[in-house]
Amino acid sequence: MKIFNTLTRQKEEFIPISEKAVTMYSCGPTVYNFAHIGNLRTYIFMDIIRRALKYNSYKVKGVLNITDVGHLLSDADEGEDKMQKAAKEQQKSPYEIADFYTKVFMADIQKLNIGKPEIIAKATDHIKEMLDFVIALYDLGFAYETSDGIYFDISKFPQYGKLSGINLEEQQAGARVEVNPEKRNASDFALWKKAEPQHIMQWDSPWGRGYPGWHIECSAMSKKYLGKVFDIHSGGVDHIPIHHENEIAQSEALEGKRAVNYWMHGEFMLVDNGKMSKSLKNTYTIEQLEGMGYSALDFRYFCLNAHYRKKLNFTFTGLDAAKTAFSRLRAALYENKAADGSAPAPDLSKYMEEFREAINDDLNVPQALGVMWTMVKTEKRHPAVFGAAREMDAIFGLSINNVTDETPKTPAAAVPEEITALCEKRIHAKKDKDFALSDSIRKQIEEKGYTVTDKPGNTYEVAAKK
RNA sequence: GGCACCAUAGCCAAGUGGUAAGGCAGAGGCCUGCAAAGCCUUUACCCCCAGUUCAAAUCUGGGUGGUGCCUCCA
Repeated sequence: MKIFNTLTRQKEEFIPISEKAVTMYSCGPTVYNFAHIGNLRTYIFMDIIRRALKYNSYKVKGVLNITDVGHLLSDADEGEDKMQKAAKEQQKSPYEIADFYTKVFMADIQKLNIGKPEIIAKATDHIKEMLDFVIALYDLGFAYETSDGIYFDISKFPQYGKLSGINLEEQQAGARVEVNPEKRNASDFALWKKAEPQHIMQWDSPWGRGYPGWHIECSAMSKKYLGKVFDIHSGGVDHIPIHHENEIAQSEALEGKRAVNYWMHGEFMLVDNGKMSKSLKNTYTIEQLEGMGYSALDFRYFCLNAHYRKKLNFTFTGLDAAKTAFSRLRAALYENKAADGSAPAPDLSKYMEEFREAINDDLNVPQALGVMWTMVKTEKRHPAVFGAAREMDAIFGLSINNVTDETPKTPAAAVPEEITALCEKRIHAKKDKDFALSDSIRKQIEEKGYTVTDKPGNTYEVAAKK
């Protein structure tokens, strides 16, 4: 399979380091808030990579980090999230907050059919590894101490910037005022911070009490679980310039060699063609979408319509389209599932071939979805079509195996007698060909919140309106 | 100011040298007493200009427009 490597900006044939298992690290959430749909798109992207690897018969060893140490207390600036504030007001500890949002996150990814990586690594469980990493860098001369922490000296790592293609000198031309005069280079970053006494999360270090910098956890934990060199590192595009550059600097400075073979980055989700951010208040959580009548999988389907390296514009018009399409797809697949299988199975190999080609061409999921649609629309109803779709679902993750007959049915018992009576009355009117009456009764029924649809033989179905 | 990305029908979106996937919406039709649902049919020369080529949405150059990052951010 071919994947796009941010490092080379080219599609490359994927060649794993080891036959045993593909090693993959994915930047995970900072659990101080609910994940919004933009965040979630990136985890769906991570999931698609994992599924594609497995589809190609690779075993996968994946690590997802949970960032639960950061500046939970210190930067209580404006635009603070209400939940976080509420948590503080309830006098919860950062650990409780982290615990709460971690659980929510896990629930979200489960709803989205995002396969859980083999290893979920919490930053606070790896303070020792991080500290060892920092000490090693310091001993090697890549880091120096200032009054507020230990910083990485990027002038000691000449390749700095190779992932994003930034030129540090040009970068500095228009940069804003440097706030920390103790730093040797403007882009030096903290490996370890010295803690203020009131900082809640702090640990012992050779430099007194403190806490890890923002980037060291990924270097330390990937090394611990995946080794000094691993196959794939995924994350959002926003991480390319700082976080991942820093990660490369840390890991490669320490080991003296390339740490990651393939860097893969998922593009952002836009809202109404603009940035999605908490401060703009245009973010949504899965729970909010569910409250509006969309399922998590409706959202997943929506994401599947765009390639991971393209920005995806989120609108409710778009989500509605996805919901409708996904619903029709399920209905059609159910018909195939339930179809008579005694007829000879159609030859579906060409679809499977096209499907595989699309997936193996840098995860072209939208194209693969198109293949599925074409198959469903072209072929006669047959269980084999369902079987093929189910195979494709190894990538899509839309729970196709579980499709059922979804025609809305409200159990007879749940329909009030009043409504049933009206329905009966209407059927009689229909039999008498008194259509004016039957139509007016239908209107009444609808006003009372029910929908009645006619079935062959003067029968009907009634269901509560959605 | 720097870096990067993008520009395809009303909307979302594939296609990266050989004559435009798929979905949603719309239109017409079938079915229905009428509807609903479903089914069928149908809807683009690819932002502009110049160049390379037998051939460009696809490559090159120049415009114009949009987005992201450069500060925690997927």
